[in-house]
Amino acid sequence: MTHSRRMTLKDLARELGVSTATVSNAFNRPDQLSPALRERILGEASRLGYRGPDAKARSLRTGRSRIIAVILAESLTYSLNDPVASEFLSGVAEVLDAQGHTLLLLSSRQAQGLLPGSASMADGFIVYGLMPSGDLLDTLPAQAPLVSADFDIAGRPSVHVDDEPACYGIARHALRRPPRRPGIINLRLTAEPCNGRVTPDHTLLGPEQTITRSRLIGFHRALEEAGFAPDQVPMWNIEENTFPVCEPVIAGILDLPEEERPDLLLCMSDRIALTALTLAERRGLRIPEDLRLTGFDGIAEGQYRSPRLTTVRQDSTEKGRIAARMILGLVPAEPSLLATELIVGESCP
Amino acid sequence: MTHSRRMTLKDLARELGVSTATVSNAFNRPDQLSPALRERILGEASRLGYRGPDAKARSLRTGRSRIIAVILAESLTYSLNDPVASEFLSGVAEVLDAQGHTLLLLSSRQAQGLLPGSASMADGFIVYGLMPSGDLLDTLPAQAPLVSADFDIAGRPSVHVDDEPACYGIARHALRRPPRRPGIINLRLTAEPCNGRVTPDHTLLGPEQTITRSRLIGFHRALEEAGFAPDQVPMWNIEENTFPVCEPVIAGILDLPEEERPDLLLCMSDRIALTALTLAERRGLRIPEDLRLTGFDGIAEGQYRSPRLTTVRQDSTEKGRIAARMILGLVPAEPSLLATELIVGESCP
DNA sequence: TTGTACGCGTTATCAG
DNA sequence: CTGATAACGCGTACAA
Repeated sequence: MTHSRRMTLKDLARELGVSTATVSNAFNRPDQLSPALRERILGEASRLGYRGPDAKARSLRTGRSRIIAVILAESLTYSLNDPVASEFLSGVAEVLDAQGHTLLLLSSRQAQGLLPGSASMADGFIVYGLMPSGDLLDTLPAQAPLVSADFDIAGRPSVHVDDEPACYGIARHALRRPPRRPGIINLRLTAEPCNGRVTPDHTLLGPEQTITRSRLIGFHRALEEAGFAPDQVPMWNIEENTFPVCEPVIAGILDLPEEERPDLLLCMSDRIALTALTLAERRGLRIPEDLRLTGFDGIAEGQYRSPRLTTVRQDSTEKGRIAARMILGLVPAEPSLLATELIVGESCP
Repeated sequence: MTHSRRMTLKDLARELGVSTATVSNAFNRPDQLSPALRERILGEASRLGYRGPDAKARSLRTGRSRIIAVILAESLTYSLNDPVASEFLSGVAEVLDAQGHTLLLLSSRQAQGLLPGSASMADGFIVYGLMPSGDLLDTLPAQAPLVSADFDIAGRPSVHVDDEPACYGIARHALRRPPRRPGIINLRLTAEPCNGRVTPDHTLLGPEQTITRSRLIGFHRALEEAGFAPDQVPMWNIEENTFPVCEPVIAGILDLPEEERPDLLLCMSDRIALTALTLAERRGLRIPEDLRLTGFDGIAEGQYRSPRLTTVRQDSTEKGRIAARMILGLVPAEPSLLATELIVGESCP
């Protein structure tokens, strides 16, 4: 018989002697038919092995797929292994899941340079982090809902964290005990790729391009207040927030002659600060006596080790939740700003 | 005009004065029409803002969506924040991406207890970790390709790591210097939830149910060879591989009176071992003099701190790649076993 | 090499 | 409350 082919709604209707519309209603609009009939249809359906309306056909017909795509600025490999991005994703997933939606993962750095066609099946898009090429967003269905996180797209809602005040706050905390030589380690702040010392030749990205610029502005404001001329404070830059990339830059800093080596390092991320912590320990530097360190993010790894990291905790999960709620229309799609919290650990008491 | 509605293939065909088949061929089968005509069609298409065949309609017609779903045994929140699961996912994503496929994330612990309908749009399924309820898999399209990782489904291909020999190997290494009191910390090994000491009353899961049982068998084999009766070696169990859940159990172990406290702890995961490391340091215990520790997984966090963890490195990323290649039919879908590597750090030299 | 016609499985509309 | 029918947008035999 028709044993090979999957059973369809139409087959079931014929089998039951009712119309396809009625079967469809039994699954989608209980109020459109008598409970008795509905019971019978659902019962027979599961007996005959009909699993319910086909998702592909349904999505063609209704125009919606109940799939939400997250487009990550970085590669999937990097993002999935980055605690902050992962937390964001888990916030998104939590809300989508509760609403019966699923999560499609995309990266702006796809193999072919453009998104796979299947991407356009999504009902909405959450864009996390600055896209390397703006063109990519043009390939998306024009009228699909879109929310960005940690950067802005003209005319679109976004979710942010109060980067500038947060960094002002943590720098102020650190500067209460005046350092002899403060230093700053940035993350992807220069227009030109740069792994190492930032010189006046480098052009810095603007605050609308990257959150790390906002963070730097906060640091500088606090430094200025504390009597340090910002342009006298040495800065280093790191291109990628991973140990292998951070290590040489930080090693270079720690291996400076003692009279040049910073005794306070304000870092743009916990990953950077933790790498500095590890490398400092290996060199026998005492934390915080010889070197004080601050981070940003508040990732678990920084809190579950000793010394604990002094850092700014951002609720990345909540950022994801909000983005997801906006996409689903659960909350109004308007710019949102999350507060952060200063965490004082032993790395900079 | 028809400015509100998205342009369709049919619209474009009419506009160009060719048939829909020709336009379709221009996108899908370049060999079916003259290069000149194809150029013209593609050119006009992008000029008129036609983005190519609609993914939903195409998937209905062809039956394939170019979406692969990964079903995670744990919640998405947990999995996304777990380095080992994240690495697995990034391996999957890497291969899918290169093949023009996308990744749909599902969890066996969805809100409603069953998978959302959109899940069935996937062309294939990768199941990671033992499903809490086997029924869930019955709801999947019966003939869709399916590969499991880290556990087995009858009649389906799977990807594994050589858990038993790996654990035999690391235990042997640790036991070369005989401990006075060895101990084992398991991960979700008991049928009944148990956070703490494992007693004879507990029933252990079988090796076909969980990889941690295979690991335990490896530990026991080495212990026996070293002259320790396995049932005399104390075991603890932990229900979830996170700091908050591990902490009380491990604190309980470390706070035992000195003559009962283990001086060697074989841990089922790096997360557990790292938690033990942190808690031991906080108590002033010297590693490895007072306490030696081994882990499993080889996560970055364990290698980028000091003391480095002695552990078994499993290539979780490669596990993901292989699963993805099997699903896509790039390699034969047959059971696969990956080798591991012993890493000797300072936590158990 | 190009065009015609049908069907993929569903849902919305509207008439009974 | 129920049923017939027309889309949804596309791929592909098959005919020209």
